[in-house]
Amino acid sequence: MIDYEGIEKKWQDAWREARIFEGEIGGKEPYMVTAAFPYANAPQHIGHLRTYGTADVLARYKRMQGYNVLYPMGFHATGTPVLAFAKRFIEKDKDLIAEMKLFHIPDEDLEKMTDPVYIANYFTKELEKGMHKAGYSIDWRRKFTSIDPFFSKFIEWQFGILNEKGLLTQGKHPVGWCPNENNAVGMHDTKHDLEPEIEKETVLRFKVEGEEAYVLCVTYRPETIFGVTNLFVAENAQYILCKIKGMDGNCYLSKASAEALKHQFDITIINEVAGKEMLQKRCINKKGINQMILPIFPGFFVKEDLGSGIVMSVPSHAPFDYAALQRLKGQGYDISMVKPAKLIEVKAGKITEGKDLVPSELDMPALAYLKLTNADENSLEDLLEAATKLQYKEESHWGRMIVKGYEGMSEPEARESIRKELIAAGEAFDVYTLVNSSPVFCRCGSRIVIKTVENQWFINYGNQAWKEAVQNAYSKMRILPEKSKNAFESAIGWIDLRAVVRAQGLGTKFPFDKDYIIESLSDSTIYMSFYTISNLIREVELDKLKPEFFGYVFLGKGNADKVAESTGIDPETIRKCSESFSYWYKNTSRHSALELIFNHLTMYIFNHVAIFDEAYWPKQIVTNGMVLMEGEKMSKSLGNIVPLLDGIRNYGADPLRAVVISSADLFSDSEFSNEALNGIKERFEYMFSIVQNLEGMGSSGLKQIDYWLYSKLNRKIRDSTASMETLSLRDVATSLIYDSVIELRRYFSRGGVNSIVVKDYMTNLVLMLQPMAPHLSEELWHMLGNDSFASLEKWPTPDESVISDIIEDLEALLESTIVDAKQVSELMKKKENREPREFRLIVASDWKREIQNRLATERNSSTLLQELKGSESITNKETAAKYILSLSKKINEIKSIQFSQKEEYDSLKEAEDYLGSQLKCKVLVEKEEESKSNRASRAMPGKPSIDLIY
RNA sequence: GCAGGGGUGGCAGAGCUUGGCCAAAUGCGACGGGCUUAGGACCCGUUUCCAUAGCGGAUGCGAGAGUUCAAAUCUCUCCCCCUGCACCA
Repeated sequence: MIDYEGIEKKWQDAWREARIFEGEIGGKEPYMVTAAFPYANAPQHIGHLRTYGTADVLARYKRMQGYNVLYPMGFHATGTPVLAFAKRFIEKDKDLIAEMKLFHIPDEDLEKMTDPVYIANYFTKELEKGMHKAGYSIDWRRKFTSIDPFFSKFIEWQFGILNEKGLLTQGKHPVGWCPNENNAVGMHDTKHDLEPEIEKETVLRFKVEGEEAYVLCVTYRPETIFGVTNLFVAENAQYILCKIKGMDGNCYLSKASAEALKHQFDITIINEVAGKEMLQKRCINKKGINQMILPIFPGFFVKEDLGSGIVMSVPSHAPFDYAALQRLKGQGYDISMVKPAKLIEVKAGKITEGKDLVPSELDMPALAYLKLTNADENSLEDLLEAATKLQYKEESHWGRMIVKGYEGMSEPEARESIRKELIAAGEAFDVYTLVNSSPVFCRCGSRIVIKTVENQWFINYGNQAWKEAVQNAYSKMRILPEKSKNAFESAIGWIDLRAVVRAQGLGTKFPFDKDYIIESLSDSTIYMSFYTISNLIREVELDKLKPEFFGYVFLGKGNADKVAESTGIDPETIRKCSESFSYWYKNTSRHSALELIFNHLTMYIFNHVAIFDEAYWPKQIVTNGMVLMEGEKMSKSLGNIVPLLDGIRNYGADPLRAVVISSADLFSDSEFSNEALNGIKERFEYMFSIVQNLEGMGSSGLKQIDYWLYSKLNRKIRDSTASMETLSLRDVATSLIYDSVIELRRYFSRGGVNSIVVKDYMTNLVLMLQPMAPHLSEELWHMLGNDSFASLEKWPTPDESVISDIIEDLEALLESTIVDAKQVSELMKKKENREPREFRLIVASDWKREIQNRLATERNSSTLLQELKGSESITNKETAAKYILSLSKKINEIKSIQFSQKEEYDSLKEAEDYLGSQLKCKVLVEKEEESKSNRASRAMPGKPSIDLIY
């Protein structure tokens, strides 16, 4: 049995003592692996093994490839989560405390968790402990957190440069806002951790007849302005007439909606108007096709606090509007002046197509969609909603405008161009709305609104020159897995203004407005470079870390002595820092999760391009999926989080690493399951026992099966090396863990006994297992009689000359022959209930191989038949012709045969005993031309004829 | 809605870039058999349907259409699922 706990401790101690993972500048090619900052508000669970484990595999692999590898680690504490976390502790949040209990955090520590800095420090230590126990080859001397003061100095320097280069801008920005606390709110600040979802909608205005005032309507579909027949208000709601700053004329909207919109617009109330009073007014729609005068009706579905509290009615394209009008008609309203207009035609709609719709209904599409959803004007709102969605979907997907001037335009196209026209004409403007399915509340209890923040600072990732430089840099980078390349490309094109400061949270103060703090993704875009000097400047006084110091170290600006003079840092340290950065940072691999492509990783590229010289731009980015727990997402609510330390204790670090890293390719989510884990453990045990029992094994001359094992081994080395290069760790694991055991078992069952061969096999296997299962590898390496660290050994190189398709094919032939023979025997037993006393295996003649190989390359039987006449090597021409004809049926599927009759015969002959033991019967191998069996002629190359002798 | 990625056998998951060797690797499960006092482990076989002294045939890789002598693999259309969408780490 493998004592995982024992070998983990043994080797972790040994590694640490020998300091073999501490990156020092050396003669060898450097290679730096960095993985995303873990966030310091919880200890690790086994999901973390994915990113950090993959990074460690690469680090260990590169080390064995002869690189001088540096794998540093730091921690993230910037932003609001830690603050929110502390807040929840102050409130004694039960869920949170339960979650922390899951991680076995002692009560006395929990009590201190009301202090954000304590929290960050505490989990930083926990995270380091977990990573150490997982066996990561990290150089811990370089660790820092994103709230360490010396790191802030570095970030200030970075933003200074961004500003110098004109990449920071200011402008308006919509945010979720708590009107009570006067604060921007994010997910962490809301009840139930809801993210406020903000969407842009369009406000259209309609002139009121006889007044210098407008009615405002909020809509997603400004293109339907041509078909507006009337407006709807909530009869019992309160409306207001008001002045909106920057707009000519006064506006009508509901009082409730003004309450929310006042955070986006400067609204001055002039007077209040009852809903009933609104009904007296009429509006003008200059764009109307069938009617320009719009009456105002009560609408049953109008919500006073949504949008502007007034809805424009387009009965032809909105089931709600149609239904409301029909209901009014039923109540005796005179709606005779309503003249709907059809604006969009759906010809190829998946759902409407082929349905028997009455032509008149097609002029009123909304009615058609109501019918399709089995609804009518009196249906419940849910049904009307379904009809609306269906119509919206079909029209935006397949709809074409039939309005003059826009004919043939797709609906989304028309929407955008009409919106722009109306805004340019001053008849419309944008508004932001919260689109969460239910209202979002702040933790303080008040309802969240949207506020437009003035003078918000942004990083302008939309800057064209910058974008182009990034695209250029990107084209030279290596992205793994290749599948995520497209995502990067579109992310680079898409990323635009990004708000960069926040009012709250831990982190670095924004240098150009000290009231704000740099937002937490923006302060983590170039921190990896800081690892190259963090261990060297730990003792330097903070106020000495001036911009010119960083400028010299990272950009080579000025000279060391002058910088020493102006900063007071000793010149030796400055030189060392500069040297360290330019040594380590040339060859880097960045590891993070897939979902960070659209923010962190893209910002990482942009900022490197903006700040550093080209030589230090990113070289490689590796992304990976998440870890699922028995098919489900690990989440607090499901309670299926396995803390990393628990996982290591229960399963062993190596099996855990292997299962998480190897159960999926980089792109997919991997799965933690007990089954898979046990499967891996069993294989490890098997390997362990082989090494343990190596002494007792015999030796003999090399037989086919020995050559076979060598062939398999070297093929494995070749393929695994290739897979390692692309970090196809699933393939590596399958080959090393699962296939190896199958091969070894086969070797022994075939009578392999050569301890030298097995030792060679295990030696190479153990080295290749090092990146994935470092402790076990190290242990087995020593059991095999080595004194060095496997971690520092050379990765094996394949000996191509012993990779033999022929030998592997011949071995496969043995297996398939056994299977076939058994099958025949079974069949006969069933049928005639008798057991054979001998199996005769007849190997096909060489002339059959000749023919088969010719057909495989030429794919033409007639020329061959022609040549047959003159052939001297083939004596029985009739048989040969028949053979050709039988093959020609599937002329395109014929495979060529690599081995001769002699090779096939020798292979089977050598294995006669093995075949006999497998078939539990006497086996005799003979050649076709020497056989007296009447089944001899059925033999085909690579498919011996089987004759059962009774 | 936009962007990116997927949909393969009971399940998980290869293969699809470079069409034929793919009824489709491998792992798990299920069933039958062996081994065993028994269980576990291990070994053998079956696991779409039909046929059968093995080497054969049919159907088949989200749906539909197309290209081709030949498609899980290429093209088009559609449906469905997952992830991200910004101040949130």
